Amino acid sequence: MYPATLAPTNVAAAARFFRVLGDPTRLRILELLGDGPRTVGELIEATHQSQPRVSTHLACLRHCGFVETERRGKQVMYSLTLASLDALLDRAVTAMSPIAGRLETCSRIGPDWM
Amino acid sequence: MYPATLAPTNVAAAARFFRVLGDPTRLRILELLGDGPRTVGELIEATHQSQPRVSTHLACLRHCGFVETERRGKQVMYSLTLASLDALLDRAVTAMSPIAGRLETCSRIGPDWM
DNA sequence: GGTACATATCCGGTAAACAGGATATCATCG
DNA sequence: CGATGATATCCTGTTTACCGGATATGTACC
Repeated sequence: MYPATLAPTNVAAAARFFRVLGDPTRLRILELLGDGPRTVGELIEATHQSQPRVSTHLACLRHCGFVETERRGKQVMYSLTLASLDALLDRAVTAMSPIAGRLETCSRIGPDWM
Repeated sequence: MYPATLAPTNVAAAARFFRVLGDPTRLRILELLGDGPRTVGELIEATHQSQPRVSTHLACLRHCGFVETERRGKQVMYSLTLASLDALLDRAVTAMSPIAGRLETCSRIGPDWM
C-alpha cells in the first residue's frame, strides 16, 4: 500500500523509531540483545554504564515495544521483540559506511557544526 | 570483519546516523529526495515548513553527507548521496510496523511517558 | 550598479533528552 | 519478619536540538 513512500501519519512514527535508535547506549543494548536475551546486570556490565541509566534506557525500549521482559527469580531477562531489528541494524551499518567518517566528525546535529 | 556486531567506535557513528534520521522534517525530505533531485523551493512547498527551517535541515543533511548540492542558476538542487538510503528506509518502515502504534503514543523518549 | 528572487546563516527563546545520584519496589533467603 | 541482592523510579541540573523570525549571501536580470 505504501511501499516506497511513508504515509504522512507514519512519518512521525518512523522519526520516533529512529530517534530511539539514535542513542549510543540504547543502540549498544539492542545490539547485545541481538545475540540473545540478557539480564540487566549483564547489560550494565557490557555497556559500562550506571545501573539507573541502563534501567531507564531499557524502560524506554520496553515502553516503545523494542524489547520485552521476563522475570527469572530476582533477575529480569530482556529480549528483542522486533525480530527484524537485528538485520535492519546490519543493513544500516552497511548503508552508512560511506559517511561514517563524517558522522564521527559531526559532533553536533544543529548549527554549531565545526 | 564486524558483520553483525558494530565495532565499538562505530556505535557512536551509527547512533548519530539514526539521530539524523530521527527528525520528521529531515526524514520527509530524504523521502522526497528518494524520488529524485529537488530544489529547496520544492522541498519547502512539499513539507509546508518555513524556508529557514528547511534550509537548516538541508545544511545538516549535507554536512553529514546524506545529500549533495548542485547550483542551477538561482536555485540549488539537492539529491541523495547515499544510494542505499531509500531501500533502508523502506526496510525500516517494514521492521517497525509491529510497534508503529506504540511509537505514535509514546510522545516522549525520556521518562515522563504517559 | 540596483533590484528581485532563491537560499543560507545568525540570534534569541523553549523544551526535550540525557546524566548523576538518592530512593523505592520486588523477590529471595535466612 | 529482617536483610540482601536485583531492578525500577524519582529529583534536579545541564546540555542540546529545535523553532520563529530577522538578516546576510549569492545569483540573475535590467
